[in-house]
Amino acid sequence: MSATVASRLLRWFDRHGRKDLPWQRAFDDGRRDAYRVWLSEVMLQQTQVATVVGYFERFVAALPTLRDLAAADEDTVLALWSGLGYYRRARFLHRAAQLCVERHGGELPRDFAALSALPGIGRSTAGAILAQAHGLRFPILDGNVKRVLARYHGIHGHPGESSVEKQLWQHAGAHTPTTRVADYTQAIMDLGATVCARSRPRCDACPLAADCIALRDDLTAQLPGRKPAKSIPTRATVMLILRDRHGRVLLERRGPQGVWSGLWSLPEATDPDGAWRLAQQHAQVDDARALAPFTHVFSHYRLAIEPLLFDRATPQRGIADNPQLRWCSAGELGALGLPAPVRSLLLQVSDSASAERQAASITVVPSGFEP
DNA sequence: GACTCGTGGTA
DNA sequence: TTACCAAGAGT
Repeated sequence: MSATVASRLLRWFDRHGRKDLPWQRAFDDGRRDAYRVWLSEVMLQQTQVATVVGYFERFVAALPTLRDLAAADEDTVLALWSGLGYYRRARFLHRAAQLCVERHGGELPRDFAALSALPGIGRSTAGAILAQAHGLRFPILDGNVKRVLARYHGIHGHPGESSVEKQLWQHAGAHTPTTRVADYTQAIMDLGATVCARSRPRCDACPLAADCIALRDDLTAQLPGRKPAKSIPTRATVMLILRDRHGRVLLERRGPQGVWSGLWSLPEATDPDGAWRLAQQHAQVDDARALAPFTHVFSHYRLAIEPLLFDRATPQRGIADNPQLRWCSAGELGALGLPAPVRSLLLQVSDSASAERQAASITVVPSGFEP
């Protein structure tokens, strides 16, 4: 008979677990900052550790406490989140921080019901915060844990299916120990991330190999079950880059519904004719240059983007009255939340523009004057 | 239960 | 190139 899952995982964790992630840093008394744990858990939703680390460091440097976050304006929060995706997480985080100030004395509540009532904190994230920050006995069930438990217990079916998820929650709760809960939680996630990986798991290094059903039955490649495949549609859009003679670009804040909500993006039209009409509403324009089209892939559809550059545009007067529109210099983009492909596109355009200016300046420098 | 919501890595 | 999916949650 093997030792319990928890004791084996904890022993493995002591030797091989990750203990130096930036959100694991503890106070002198061993407690962890619940704000940092919360922030990391939200950033890590559907996002890999390697991606999150840099964003996390930047975020806590700018907004070190929950009260700082609550007091920040939304543009600041979205700018810090820009590139991470799932921007609703950032808006929920911001709103939840404000709720904590209003209702919970500026701190995250320590009971499960109040915690999971906050926007953006579901069952697993609430459990993770209570376990990691306060050592309370609550299970978690993220992608790593689902994979470990589906294999260990030989559970078939896609984890998104409710009957499967129900079984997994049951096992997760049963395995969670009464002591060292924070380490255990980290241990089972680390095992899933580093040993019980999606492809080519390292079963020879796994502390649960002795009685793992998937290993016994040679099912590690089949479990957990795959999501039923579904084809995703392609949508098309024309993005307008209206640039004035100072190099400033017109940005428009997107509405509260739909993708990229609340982010600053480019005006869009469905076709080139519409693009011209829209451009003329915002500026006096003479020529347009079609830039290289590209496709941005979302989880549920593909977006074919045709960028259209209107250079030397003269802004219409009156636009300053609309808070959802602004002409931005390249330097101002850093303080705003922009969708990743838009930031990338504007960077390219800005780079090529400065390259052209440089090339132009080189031609007018008389020979013999170079440094 | 189905759908929405980003982005980057990987096989 | 395509498809899957990673520390999920809300509607």
